[in-house]
Amino acid sequence: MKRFSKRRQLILDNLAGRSDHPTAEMVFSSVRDQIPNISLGTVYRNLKELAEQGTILSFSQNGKEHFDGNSKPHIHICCVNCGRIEDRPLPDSLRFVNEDSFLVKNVIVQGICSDCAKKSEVS
Amino acid sequence: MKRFSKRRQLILDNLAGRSDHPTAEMVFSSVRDQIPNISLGTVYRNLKELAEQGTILSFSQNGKEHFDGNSKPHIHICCVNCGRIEDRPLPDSLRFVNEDSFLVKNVIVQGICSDCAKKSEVS
DNA sequence: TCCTTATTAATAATGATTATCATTACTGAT
DNA sequence: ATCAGTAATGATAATCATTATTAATAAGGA
Repeated sequence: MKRFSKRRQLILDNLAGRSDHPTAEMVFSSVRDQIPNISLGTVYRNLKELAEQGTILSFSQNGKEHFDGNSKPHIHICCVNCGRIEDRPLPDSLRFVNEDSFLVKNVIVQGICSDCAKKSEVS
Repeated sequence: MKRFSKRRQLILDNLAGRSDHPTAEMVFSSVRDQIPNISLGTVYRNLKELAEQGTILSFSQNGKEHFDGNSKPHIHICCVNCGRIEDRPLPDSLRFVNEDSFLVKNVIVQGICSDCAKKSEVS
C-alpha cells in the first residue's frame, strides 16, 4: 500500500512553498536544512513519482529537469539565453488542443526575454 | 572564419528532409548511410551549433534533445505517455508574449494524446 | 509483538552530452 | 601551387544528470 512518507511530504511542501522552478538538486539542498541526512536519490525518486501521478509538473530546460508545485496547467516562459523561467496563465486560445482531443498538462514557451533582447542589440 | 562543411550541410539536409523530430543519435544513424565514418560527436557539435544560431529548433523531451529543421516558430505537441511529437501552427493568440516583449522561438505543449487517453480509460 | 512491504541512504551504474586532442581539410594570400 | 593559419573532424575520454541496486530501516496491520 502506498504510504505518504515524511520525506515525500517535505519535498512536496518545499515545492509548494517556492515560486521558482527548482531542479532536483535545488530541492535537495533546500530540504537538507530540515532533514540533513536525506539522500539525493530520495529526492529524485519522490519528485519523479509525484510528477508521474500528476501532483506536480515537470519539464526539462537546459538539460535539467525542473519542477513546479502548481499542477494546474499553465504556461512556462523560458528564456533560452539567461535561463529565467516565469509562469503565465493558460490562454483560452490553447483550446485548439480540444480539436485534437489532446489533454494539455503543461506548456513551455521558449524564446528570448526582453532583457536579453536589449543586451544583444547591436549598438 | 565560419565554414559550411560538407557534414554540416549533410546534417542540415537530413533534418530538412524528415518530418519526425529526431534526436542526435537518430540523425547520426541516418547520415551514416551517406558518410559512414562520420562521428557521433560531429553530429552533436553541428546540431548544437545550428540550434544556437537559430537555423534549427531544439527542445528536450524524455531526457533527450530533439531537433526540428523547421526553424519557424510553431507548436510541438508532445504526448508524455507514448512520446509522440507533432507539429501545429502557432496561433495568433500567443501574442500574449508581445505584452512581455518576449520573442517566441518555440512552443512545447505537453499532455496526453487521444489514443493514450482512450487506452487508459477504466473499463 | 511479528510479519509484510514501502521507503530510505549510500553508492554503483547508466545514458546522454560535451570536452579534449591530434589530425585533416579549407581558404586566402604570397 | 605552396604555404600559413585556422576551422572542422574522428576517436575517445570525461562529465553531468538521472536511475538502479541493495542492504537496512520504518510503518501498518494481524
